[in-house]
Amino acid sequence: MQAAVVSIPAAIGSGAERSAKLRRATTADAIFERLYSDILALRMPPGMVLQEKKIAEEFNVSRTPVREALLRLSEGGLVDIYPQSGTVVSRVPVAAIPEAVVVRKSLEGTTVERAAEVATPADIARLDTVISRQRSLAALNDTSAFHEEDEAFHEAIAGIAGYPGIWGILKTVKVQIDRARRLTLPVLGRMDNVVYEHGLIRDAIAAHDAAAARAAMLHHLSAVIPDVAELRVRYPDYFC
Amino acid sequence: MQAAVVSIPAAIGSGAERSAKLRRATTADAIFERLYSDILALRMPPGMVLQEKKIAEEFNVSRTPVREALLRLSEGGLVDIYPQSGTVVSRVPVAAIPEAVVVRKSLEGTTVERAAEVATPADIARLDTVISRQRSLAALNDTSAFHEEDEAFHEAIAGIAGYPGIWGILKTVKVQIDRARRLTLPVLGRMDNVVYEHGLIRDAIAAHDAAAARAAMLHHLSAVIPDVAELRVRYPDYFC
DNA sequence: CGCATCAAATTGATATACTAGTATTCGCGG
DNA sequence: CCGCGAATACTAGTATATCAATTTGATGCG
Repeated sequence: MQAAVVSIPAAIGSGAERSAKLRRATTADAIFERLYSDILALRMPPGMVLQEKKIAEEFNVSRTPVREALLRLSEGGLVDIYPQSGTVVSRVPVAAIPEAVVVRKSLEGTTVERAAEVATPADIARLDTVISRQRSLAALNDTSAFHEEDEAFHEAIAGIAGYPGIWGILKTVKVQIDRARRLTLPVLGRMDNVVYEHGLIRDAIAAHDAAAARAAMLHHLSAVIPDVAELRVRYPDYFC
Repeated sequence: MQAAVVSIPAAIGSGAERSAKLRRATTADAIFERLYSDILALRMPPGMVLQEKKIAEEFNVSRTPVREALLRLSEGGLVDIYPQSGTVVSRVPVAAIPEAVVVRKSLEGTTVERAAEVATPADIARLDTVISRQRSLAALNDTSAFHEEDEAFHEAIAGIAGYPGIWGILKTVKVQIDRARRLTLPVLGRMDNVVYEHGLIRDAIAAHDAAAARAAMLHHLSAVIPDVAELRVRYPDYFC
């Protein structure tokens, strides 16, 4: 294996729009997205047995792209692959949730501090847009769309801070928390609280008060920790 | 797709030794590990062209496991796959390094605080072992082994804090930084400084002084930021 | 001499076929 | 009736073959 350090003229060197050029949408990606959302939305509950063959037939594709999608999901901890045996939607690893919250607090605390330092009026406007949308959705009690906007809010903050990579990490970490939360969110008034807390974060960012922004974010993240103990008795099969 | 929430009796429910039981060494894993270490050690330099077919022949396997390994590497940003064109060892994304450092500071700062709070004498002894090994390796000028022990030190702290998952995140983040550092470490005396700084961190943890531990860690992480500007002129082909 | 176009080769993507390992089940013996 | 073991059936892992798309180099025309 010799080192052939040559250049690939056309596509390389971009770096910025990397993900755009290299890896146009492939069927494996489509299947991944589908399974991902199905698992996150609990349409495929934890413990459900998956079979490469069955899924391939359902999507009318070969096993190969299905397999690639499953491998990616297993890296994210969403499915467990038992070689030569079977694949199941992973049970929510209760033990990992506290750690996931720690990661979120650490990373989002840092991110929101930075965002508070560099936010422009336009950035604040973006946050306001998301918050007002959330307010509407909370009134309509549309939990699913509300979740999406919740993601958008946190992603926007990462964007403002200039840390897109951190958002990528957070997404993978959030997944397990979100799965647990989907079982618990129908708590009345919770969405209104979230909107209120988002407002506090927004205000701190707008005031360029990094310390206050961090405090508001940490408080917000503490509030969204799912009550795992309760969930364990309600849905014992879903956790481990 | 119906929900068949059945149990897979034998292997499941473990959760703890998950990675041990599910995913025994497969050839794809072996190839991944091999390529991973080759890229990290710069035996495969950034920009090197890879070919599934060639690699497959070299390992005497089919293209399938090679492909799986390359896909995993591309997710970690270690190779860039240009569809229908070619695969190359990724150039170190200079733009992403500052963000990677931010992530490390955030996560390792949090981790070392926690470690300082909960460390037992046995934990301190573990750190001492690693540090003394590093001291020896620095004297021998064995940069490669030194790097491994450096990883062991940071991993040990994550272990003490009880955050194994955070270490997993850090590993993926560290990769790009480490690749750049491999080109820069031969700076004389750098290893001695690292040993010294590790000592300061160890002392703060032993004293259960969380604030001091965090400060020492942040200082340490600031010091290991590779001088990207200098590297760009020395190895222009390796960065983008 | 330069640019554009076309064709051939290279490589990734997908489909299909085969292998090997695992868990369950059924039967036999205690 | 229970426990142990071998055989069977099923799954993921691997190999091979085919397809499609992009790139590149060469050729011809301006």
